[in-house]
Order: sequence, then structure tokens, then C-alpha cells
Amino acid sequence: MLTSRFPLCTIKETPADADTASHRLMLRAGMIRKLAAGIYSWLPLGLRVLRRIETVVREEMQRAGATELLMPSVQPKELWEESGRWGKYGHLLLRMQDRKEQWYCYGPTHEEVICDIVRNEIRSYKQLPLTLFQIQTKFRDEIRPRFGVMRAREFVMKDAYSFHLDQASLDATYQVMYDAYARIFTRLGLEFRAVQADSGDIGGDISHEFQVLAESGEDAIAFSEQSDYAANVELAEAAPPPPRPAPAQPLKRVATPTQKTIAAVTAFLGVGPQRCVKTLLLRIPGGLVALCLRGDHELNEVKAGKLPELQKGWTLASEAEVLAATGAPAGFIGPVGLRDSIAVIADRSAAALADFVCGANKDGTHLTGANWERDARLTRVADLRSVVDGDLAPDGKGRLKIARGIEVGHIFQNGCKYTEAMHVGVLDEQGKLQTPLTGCYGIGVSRIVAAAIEQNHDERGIIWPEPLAPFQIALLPLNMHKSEKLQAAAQVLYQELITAGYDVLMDDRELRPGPMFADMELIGIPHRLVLSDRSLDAGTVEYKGRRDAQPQDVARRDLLPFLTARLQVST
RNA sequence: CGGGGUGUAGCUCAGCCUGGUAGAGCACUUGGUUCGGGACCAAGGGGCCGCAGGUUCAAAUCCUGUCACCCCGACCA
Repeated sequence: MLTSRFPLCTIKETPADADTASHRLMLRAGMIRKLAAGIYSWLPLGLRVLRRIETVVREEMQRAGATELLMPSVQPKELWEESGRWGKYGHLLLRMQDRKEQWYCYGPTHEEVICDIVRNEIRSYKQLPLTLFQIQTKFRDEIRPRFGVMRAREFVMKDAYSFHLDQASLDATYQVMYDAYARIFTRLGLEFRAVQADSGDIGGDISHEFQVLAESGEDAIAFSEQSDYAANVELAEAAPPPPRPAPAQPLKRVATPTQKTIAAVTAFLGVGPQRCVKTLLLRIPGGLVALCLRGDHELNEVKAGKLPELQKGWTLASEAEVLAATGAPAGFIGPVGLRDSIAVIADRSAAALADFVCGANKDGTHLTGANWERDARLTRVADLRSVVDGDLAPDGKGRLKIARGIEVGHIFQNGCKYTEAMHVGVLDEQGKLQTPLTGCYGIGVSRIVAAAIEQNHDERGIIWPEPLAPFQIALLPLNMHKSEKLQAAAQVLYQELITAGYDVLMDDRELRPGPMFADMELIGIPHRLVLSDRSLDAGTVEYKGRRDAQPQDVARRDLLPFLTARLQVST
């Protein structure tokens, strides 16, 4: 490809509203342009990268036994009413009407459509197990899109769905997909981790996320350095605490006139936050619930949301509700002496404390030497907190570290959630109608582009992992317009490289060398060849890898073998 | 949805407070010089000052409304 025929669209200045490295570099390199909030055009350069990822994903999906199809991006309301998600999916669903005023949505995911296809086309157990996938543009009307294509509203996703007669078959395919995902992200040259995950609204029991490790990631993941344990912090557990010691101190009331926060109370009383119990009062339909946590721990809302008491929704109690229920303002409430109608659910770590400090349910007062059972009613113990760095791993092997990641893949076992709702049935060997089990497997194709850049860039621009690079080789003939000799030599080399099977971008613009170098480094081409009258006279070509500190001269006649040793021929 | 902010040339922004012929840098076009790390000189093209109302002799500037976008939060296979 010649730069004169390939619009590079690079920009020198940093766009004002780009906050992360990948967003900034994708705009500067001319890969994407914003059309509206969370909606981007893919310019030619960006599209080449996107296609490279799609190719790897497609190859690995096929190798894993999945078959490609393509479903519509626009889906009728009726299908979503069958699954019950027209209402449940909420504002994420972009709804629209056609000329007949029929309602549709722009598909945020395709469980409904795939179930409709399978129930119409698949009749017999002989056709199962079946795994279908597509690479499609989806739309989720995120409340706050940000970071460019990392959290866009419109995005490209690979989604696969598998159908099974029994759990063993689902387990087997799930494992095949898990392995395929690991191979995909490895092939793409990304540093990633597979972690146990919450299955969220998709539903189901078993679920893993594939997280690309990056400081700017929106997810926190916990993993043990001495075992395989790795989980999203939404879900991660610590090993249970040791059993509660017996009470040793008497319950004592202390005046804490202005100490409303854990930090203030601990400083005032000279005890660590891990000796305190903080109490959160939640409003649920028809009542209140108290959740108790150790002072140094945070409530994990995903875990709390699974409590039976909170199934019908919850919010934090208002200041007025707290006062009415406990007689004290927030900051002074505690589990001791709460009225009987309020269930007291303590996190395992809080429940393991003896002689703790907590609010006295009286303005300006705390208690010391408080103890469960003796002083405070305990309805139930549950795992309610988020793990923190240094917690013991749940398998007892090693301590947990917390890192940040970008979720690029997510696999689920859904059981019969969708097939049941959508009335998918297949006849088994006995001629009996069975509801198949399903798995679903997503990869954020466009998000991977951003994730790869987050992991691979420097102050000059992007540094593409080889398999993602829009071009393999940048060929820069310097000041070619002034030298016919150089023009001829460049043309010959360009043709040679193409014939050898390389993906080459030759810069034939009448630019000074500086801007040429800068552009190629910005767009991250992994290998650079420079031709000049000087090198022509010396019979050499200058080579520099994108990560190399210094260029090197290679004899012209040795160039092809030199490249063969360094890079793969593209297909 | 709550809070904050911004809409002026392709991009980054000044001008607005205190109303009076719309600006700079970068980018673009042409000519010249230069040219192995984002050159220089000269000449040029480019604007419904987000949109709609209002006040005024006169509005980018003041007032009202509206739309879009950005940031923080809630939200998020």
C-alpha cells in the first residue's frame, strides 16, 4: 500500500476530550473518529486492525468447532417480551419504531434471536451439541460512554452460543471455549488473565472473564500469586476468618461527640479500624436491614445483592430513616440494641470480632467491648465485603493481589434460562421433548483494539503486537521525489517485499523525513525500512524495529533473509 | 437522572465581563528556499460564533428556551 493512496489521517495535536492513552492514540493515529457520544467511525487504518482481530477470532472459533452465522442488528420487541427482557434490560436497550409504529431494538446481544433460530431449525438431539457464532455490531445505550472504543455504545462483538442436551456436554464445550479464548488472547500478544466472574444479568452459575491487564482498566481483579485462584473483585472471596474469640471486655459507653467516621473514631479511641464494626442501614420494600462490616472493609454490592432480603431491590436508608429507626444520626449507629424488626447481617470478618467498637445508636456515643450474641443480636453471617490486597486466598494458598483489567471476553453457562423462556425444545433419543442447556461466549472485538494499545505504547505512539499491526513493514524512501535512482530502487524493493508476502506501507508522500518517521511510529508499524541515496550508494537498507533503540544497516542483498528471520509472512 | 463545564475556521483555543466590520496557532492550497527526526519566507482559501426566540439603532457578546458534547457520581453481558 502507498501512503498517497491510503489516507493516514494522523494528527499532531492531542484532541481535547481524550483521557486515556489508547483513546488519544487511536484518534491521533487516525484509526477512529467520533460521530456522536460513544459512536465511532473506523477509518481505514483502524479497520485494518479490527479485521486482523476478527480473523484470529474467527479462525479460533472455527477450530473450536463453532459455526459462523450472522443475525440481524435490529430485533423486534415481541422476541424480547418472550424472554422478559424488553422491560428488564432497561435503558441499555435502544428502542425504535418503524413506519407502522412497531417497536424494535438495536440488538445489545442475541440470546433471543439465536433461540428463535434454534427452536425453528433444530429438532433432534442428533444435531446437538451445536455452537454458533457471529461477529456483529451491537448497541448498548450506556449511561456514560467513555475512553473511546473501550466503553462505546456501538461496538463490535463476537458472540457465540452453544446448545446441549446435558450438563456434561455443556461443561465440555465451555472448556473448549475457555481454551479457545486463551489461545486467541495469546495469539493477539496480550497479557491477560482468566478470572471467575459474576454472571450479572445474563444469568447462570459458572462464568469467567478474560481480563487484559492494564492500569486504566475499569475492573478490579484479585488473584493469588501462589495458586490458580483469580476472580473479579465483584466476586472474589477471602479465606474465612478464624473463629471468634470469647468476650473479654465489658460493654462500655464512650462519648464521641464529633467522631462520625471510622477514621475519626479510631483516631479518637486509639484503636485500629479492624477492631470496629460499621453498620449500613438499607431500605428494602417493607422494611430495613442492617449490614455490618469491619471498619477497614467495604461493602461488596454484588455479593450483598444476592442476599435473600435484598432480592426485591434496595437503597441506602436516608438520613431521616436512619434517625427514625435507631434514634441516632448516621455515624453513630451499631448492631447493639437495634429494634427486632431489623435483620442484622454481618460480614464474616465483622462476625469474627470480639470486644469491638461500634456506634451506640445514640448521638455522639460509641460502644467499646461490644460482643456478638452477648450484646448484639446476629441474624446471619454472610460474605459481604470486597477483598483487599493481602487477604488470604480462599484456597488457603498465598495472599491475594489486586490488579486492574479490561474485560475483553466473558463466557457463561446459562442453563435453561433462555431456552425455557423462549420455548426451545429438542427431541431426545426417547422422542421426548427436552429443553437444551446453553452457554454464551462473548469477545469485545473493538475493545481489544483499545486494550492492546493500553498495553503496548510509548511516548511516540502505538507499538502493535505483530498479529494486530495494520501493516508489517513501513518502507520509507527519503526525499524520493528528488532522486530518480531512489524512486526506481524503492519501487523494486516495494515489489520484492510484496512478492515475498509482506504487508508493506510505502511512504511516497513528498514529506521531509521527520514527519515520515513520526507518522510511522505513531501508527505503530512494527518494522521500518529506510532507503536513501546514501544507503543506496552504500548498498544497504536501514532496518529498525519499533521497540529498538538504534537502527541497523543491512546489506541490500541480505535483506530478504534478514526479514525472514524476523517476521512472519502475512496471509 | 443529580452536580459541574463547554459549544467561535478541519484541530487547539482567544474574543463575551464592559454590545459597534470575527481573530491567533496548527492544518490546507500555490510559489520559492530547505530537507536523515514534526523547517522557513511570501501569497491565499476557509465561519449561519450550536439552534430558536427576545432586548437593542446595533448581539459571538445581554436575556429566555432548546439541543449537543465533555467531566464527576449513580449505572454497566
